[in-house]
Amino acid sequence: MPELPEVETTRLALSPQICGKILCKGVVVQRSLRWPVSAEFPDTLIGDRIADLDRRGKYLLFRFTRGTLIVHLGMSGYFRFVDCRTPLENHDHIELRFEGDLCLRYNDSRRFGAFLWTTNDPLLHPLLRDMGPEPLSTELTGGYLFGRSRSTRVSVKTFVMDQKVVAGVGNIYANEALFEAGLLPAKAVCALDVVQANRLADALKAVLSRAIASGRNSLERFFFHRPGEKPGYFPQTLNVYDRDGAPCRRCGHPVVKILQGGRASYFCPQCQS
DNA sequence: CCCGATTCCTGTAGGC
DNA sequence: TGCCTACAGGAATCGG
Repeated sequence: MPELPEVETTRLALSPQICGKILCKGVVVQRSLRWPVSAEFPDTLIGDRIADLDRRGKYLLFRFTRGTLIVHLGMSGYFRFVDCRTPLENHDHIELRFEGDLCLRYNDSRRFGAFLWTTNDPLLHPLLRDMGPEPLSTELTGGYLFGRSRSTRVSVKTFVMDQKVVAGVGNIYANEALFEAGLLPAKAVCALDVVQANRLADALKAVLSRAIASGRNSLERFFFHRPGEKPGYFPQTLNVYDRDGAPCRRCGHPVVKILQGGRASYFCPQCQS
């Protein structure tokens, strides 16, 4: 469930700790993630310095001097800093040790995450190449969404979750943005007019920036991690997601849950149309 | 080409 | 209490 805000929160927490540091050691406990962890990891990276930590959609880009480690958290992946002597916990798959006894661990119970090494421009990697614009950039406008939605018959929910349309939106923020835009998830996206496309763009930006702001407040969890807590997964108030049967926060009508392509959608039938 | 269904995995929740 | 099944979700890939 890490979507753009959770990944951005992770980036904000890791960046000041690891940027400029040299990787001294890498440990792989489990190579079988979504795809096998790149064979170059860790040997090729040892002794190399991290210049920058970037994000593209839901991907983290650890930019080393000699190449880039592309990381996806999948559904259950998270990083945490630990004392080097801390014994490995269940589902701790990868460890990155930096100069100054800094030990970063990757834990991922469902193993949908990815650790891929590339020496080319990571943005040209097949996984990132066709990704749509960053939702918080000026590239994402109502006009852009309107244009992209003319020639497809998919629902507006499927549309906003398509990484080729917009980068970084997952099920939770798709539901929240559609509520904010007053649009039913099952509505055909080609039926939107320009005004509705504008509302959708504004709602996506608002929902995601609010979540990032809320994530900033939980950054300390990376450094004072309590067992059972997943750093980067922060509490926040959601309007519809996982609230089926509960009263709509705006009008009181019970929130409805439907299945779209085997995935849960939540909406208020009175506030969305 | 387009799009819905299937697939990977395991923790959690619900039913009996 | 305990076992068993269903379900959750990101996104590549399959298949109609």
